[in-house]
Amino acid sequence: MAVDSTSPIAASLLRWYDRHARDLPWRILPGRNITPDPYRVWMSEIMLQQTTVATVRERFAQFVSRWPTVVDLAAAADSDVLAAWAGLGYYARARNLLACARAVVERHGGIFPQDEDALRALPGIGPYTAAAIAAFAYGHRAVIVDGNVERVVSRLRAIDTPLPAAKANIYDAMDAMTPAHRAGDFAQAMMDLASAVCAPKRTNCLICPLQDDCAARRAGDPLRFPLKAARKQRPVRHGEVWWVERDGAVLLVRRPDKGMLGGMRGLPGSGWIDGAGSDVADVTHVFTHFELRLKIVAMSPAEAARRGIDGAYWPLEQLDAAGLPTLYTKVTDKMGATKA
DNA sequence: AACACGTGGCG
DNA sequence: TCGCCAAGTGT
Repeated sequence: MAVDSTSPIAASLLRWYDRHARDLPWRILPGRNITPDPYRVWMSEIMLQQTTVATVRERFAQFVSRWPTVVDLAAAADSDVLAAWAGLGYYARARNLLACARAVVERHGGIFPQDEDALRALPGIGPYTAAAIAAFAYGHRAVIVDGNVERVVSRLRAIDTPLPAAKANIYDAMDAMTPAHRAGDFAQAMMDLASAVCAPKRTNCLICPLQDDCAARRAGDPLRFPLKAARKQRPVRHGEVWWVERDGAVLLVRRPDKGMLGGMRGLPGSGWIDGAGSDVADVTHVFTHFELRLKIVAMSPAEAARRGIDGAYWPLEQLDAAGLPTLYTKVTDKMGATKA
């Protein structure tokens, strides 16, 4: 006789999910006996890393429309994929996206592997994404822990250890809750709950399907969880961008593959130096770990050539297609180079 | 383990 | 306004 291994929490949450699941382009709604395309699952998971659903929706549609299969993407030009990624941030994801697509084609015959270890061996796929693909696309049981799960579980169990030290505890708690069947739905249910009911700075415990199971609610202060280690303050760096214009075109360079905005097109400029710089910045941009203040300096084509800047002139009217990171679109906007 | 790595939105 | 925050991974 089969044993029902579904925990009470999983049962409650899956019941809620059957009525409240978000309809997302990379997802198959519960109740249908089919599974989503692994390529679409993978694409969405890479895009969703540290990025909001609202932002991803649009880009996801563009990418899968332009490159419908992993074989198509593997054959794409690097510069096209990086330009299409422009504005999404964390550009290593775009470089790894291409490397992963090519690895899937070359090593796995164009089919994403089902095994978590094999998935993790692919570029850009870590523990979370491997578990997500195994469960969402292939229906396997996997323990899926992302930022949403960390928040919900830390509240459910009132985990008093700050992140990231609490990750092992949270993983074990999630493992204990994850059902043998519908493990993927269970995790996605937790994500939808985290978005609609159990948000970072707002909770609606009165409508929560897990309200009777929640230790944080019993303690009267759900927003106290998850505890987090204090973060360091953000240093300020300064530098110059060089505006080199000729015949209605502006000089663009390709940034080094490693480091900030790696592999992306950009404007030429100085390095970005810590500490004191000119107080007057034309453009300020806040990155995760530092704030950048840039001064825009006009430079003649002759001077740029004398300095040996390795770049190409790009027509100002087509700057949209260059795929510039947001830092540089701030500069081009400032220069009135794009028609609002 | 801790830090590098983007960006836009929200309270 | 501004710090916090979002479906993490690589080193």
